[in-house]
Amino acid sequence: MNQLEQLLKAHKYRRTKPREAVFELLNDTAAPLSLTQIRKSLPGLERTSLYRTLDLFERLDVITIIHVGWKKRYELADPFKPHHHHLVCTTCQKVTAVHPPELEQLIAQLSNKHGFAAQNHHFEIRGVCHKCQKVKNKIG
Amino acid sequence: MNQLEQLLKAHKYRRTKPREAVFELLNDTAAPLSLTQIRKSLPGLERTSLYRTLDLFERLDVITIIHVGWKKRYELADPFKPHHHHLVCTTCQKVTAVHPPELEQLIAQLSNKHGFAAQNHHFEIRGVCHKCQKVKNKIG
DNA sequence: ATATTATTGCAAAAACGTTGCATTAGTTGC
DNA sequence: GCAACTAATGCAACGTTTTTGCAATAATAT
Repeated sequence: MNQLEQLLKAHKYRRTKPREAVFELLNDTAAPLSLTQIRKSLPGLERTSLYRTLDLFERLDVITIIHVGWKKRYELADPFKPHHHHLVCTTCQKVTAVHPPELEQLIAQLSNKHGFAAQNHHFEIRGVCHKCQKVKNKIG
Repeated sequence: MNQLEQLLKAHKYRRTKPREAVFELLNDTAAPLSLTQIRKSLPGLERTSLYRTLDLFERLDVITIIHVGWKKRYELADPFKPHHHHLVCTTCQKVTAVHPPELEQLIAQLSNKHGFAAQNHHFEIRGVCHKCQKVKNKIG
């Protein structure tokens, strides 16, 4: 019994093909996927089903929504993938995960200062990765 | 010659009414606006024009897009409004701007470590604001 | 002023996301 | 393993959002 199955059972939801498919896809993919990308990867899957699955996954905290290139993308959440943030290369679109402890400190600090009860957060840096900088130099 | 006019001229774009109107609206408004909100404030403006204007503004880095309650909102970007980040209340949808210097340090640090040339970044904390916490307590 | 051409406004189409309902397929208990 | 139960799916239809093509318009340069 895998992680997803456990979670579904615990909440009295059924283990179905769409749910397995979406979960496995996200699990097999390092980078967060957009809705369109998911749909391309799972052509058999009904539009409606995908929406409902993502909706359920969001409610169950199976996935988190992040914004790459200011667009929505989906990836597995905390218990399934360790909490992290992203460096997104604007040239090759590669996504590098980072997890700086300083950030968590900063969030605690800000929350405290503003009397804000933080629930979740997004942090992302966009720029040019090491590799693409080199390529650019060779060409230029 | 205002800021927008300068920028448009520099890129050989024309200064037009829709562009002026959208820019001024965003400039006059403290909080980030959704597309619907913009459309309500500018009833004369064609839907298509608005999309094209926002698209251009995004490409020119005149605006940035943030997500409130998983919906897109638009606000003026860095050179036009001072750089900042957001605390978004998931209860009342209020957006509070913050600008912690520690974050910039952290970005410099991460960029250095990963050989990453940072272009821009996005940071946002979602949670319950001070006010809404109080209200909740009164009700509960 | 006139010529040039980017930009707009409009119409139409495509894409997106939601809802209701009949059918299908997981699950439970025998 | 089968039958009964019912959640979940797939489909169709819908309203909304976003995109596209093109003729008319308006901003710029000469």
